[in-house]
Amino acid sequence: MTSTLRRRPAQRRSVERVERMLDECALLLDEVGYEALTTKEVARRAEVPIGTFYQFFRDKQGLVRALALRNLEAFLQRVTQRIAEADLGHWTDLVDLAIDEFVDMKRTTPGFGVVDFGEVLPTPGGPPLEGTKRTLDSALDNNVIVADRLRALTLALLHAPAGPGLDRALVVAVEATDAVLKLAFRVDPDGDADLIAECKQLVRRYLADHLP
Amino acid sequence: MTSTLRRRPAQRRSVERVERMLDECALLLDEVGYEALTTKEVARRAEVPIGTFYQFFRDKQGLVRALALRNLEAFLQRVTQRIAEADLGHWTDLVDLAIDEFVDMKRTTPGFGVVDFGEVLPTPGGPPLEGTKRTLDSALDNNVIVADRLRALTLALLHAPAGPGLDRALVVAVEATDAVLKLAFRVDPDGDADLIAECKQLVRRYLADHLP
DNA sequence: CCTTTATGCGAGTATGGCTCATGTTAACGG
DNA sequence: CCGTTAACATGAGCCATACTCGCATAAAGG
Repeated sequence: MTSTLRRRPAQRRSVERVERMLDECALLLDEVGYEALTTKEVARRAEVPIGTFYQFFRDKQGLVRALALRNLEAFLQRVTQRIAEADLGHWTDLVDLAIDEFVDMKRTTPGFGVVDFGEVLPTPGGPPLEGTKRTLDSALDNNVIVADRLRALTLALLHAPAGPGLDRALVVAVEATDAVLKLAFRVDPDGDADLIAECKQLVRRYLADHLP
Repeated sequence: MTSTLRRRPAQRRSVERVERMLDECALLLDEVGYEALTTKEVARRAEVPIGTFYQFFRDKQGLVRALALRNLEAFLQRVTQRIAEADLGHWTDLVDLAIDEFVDMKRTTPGFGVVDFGEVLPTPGGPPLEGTKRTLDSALDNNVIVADRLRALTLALLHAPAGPGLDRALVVAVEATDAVLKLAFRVDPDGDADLIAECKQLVRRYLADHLP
């Protein structure tokens, strides 16, 4: 997959610049939302000339996608970390852990409330060609990546061989989780507790068909 | 709730014009996606001067929201219709029916694949004020309206009194359904059959906690 | 028929995404 | 140390798009 960046920053200063731009992008997203976000303002706040901005990011969406990717990596990082720390007995604990971590990031990570892992844009850059049929794997959807990673973690945890349905089930579970949690945060900026609980329930019930 | 329209079309011609604009908006969404959609082009195709366009729609988002609302009404219309026709015995039949109808609209209604009931835009017009806490009812989310309507239908069907948890459960179910079906159509323009089946399963398992 | 009020209209304005010609620094050879 | 060349940095400006505003036209009212 071609990197989301036009040019990968090589020197120290460039790396910091890109990081700063992503930081400011995140803050601005919280302040004004996606539509009102302007590349000029991001560049201005990050103290990077607009021309340089476009050396690294293909366009406005590219910026947001890059942020989403950073979020994704941070999330996976945290989850694997916490799994290593608190050893869990049952797969439901993993569900809880992942959801709790997601919720925590919604609360603390700037911009995460607006973009989390991406897919903010309806069909970025026009809809897929008519008749195109993707496989689940090739659907370059960040939630699929999350599902993939969680599957690996789940399997490692209870070293039971996966049924072929498990892949699909996990993608479905992640997608549903994402949606319900978004709702929980739309209703309450801190995340409606009842809805979060309900989300866990939803996933547990569903996955019980595929896991012991 | 203030109408999505700036001015409600009074005369016949105006009504037709608004309808035409929504039609063209839907077609264009399928062709180029949300970001590339321009108000000028919508106006041009609908043969309506741009000034008149803005008499009816507050802005580009207003146009899309109006379309989403029309979709919502069409959906509820169809569902109630079909419930009346084929009398169903169990609440799971209702789940199937609603999902099938949604899928059908995804396939046949122009623009429905891109916007369905709305909420396409991440926090339209900036994020909610910090500290704002909405109730579920006041969350002006179209999916909540769907949930509300479906609850009424469900109750009528099996005239069992609703537990207080049912409201929330249905909202959660609708939200999750929406997300999984969107995935199903991202993977396959005609809607991945397996994912659609999986979606039904997800909802059935979950709602089984709240319905007999 | 005139006045008043609503509606129709599109040239024009403001603004934002993005480019590209020019300036600046680094890399390297002799 | 200088000259040459390539890579990178910069921001004025281009173009497209969302949206307005003042005038034109039609309808309503008396």
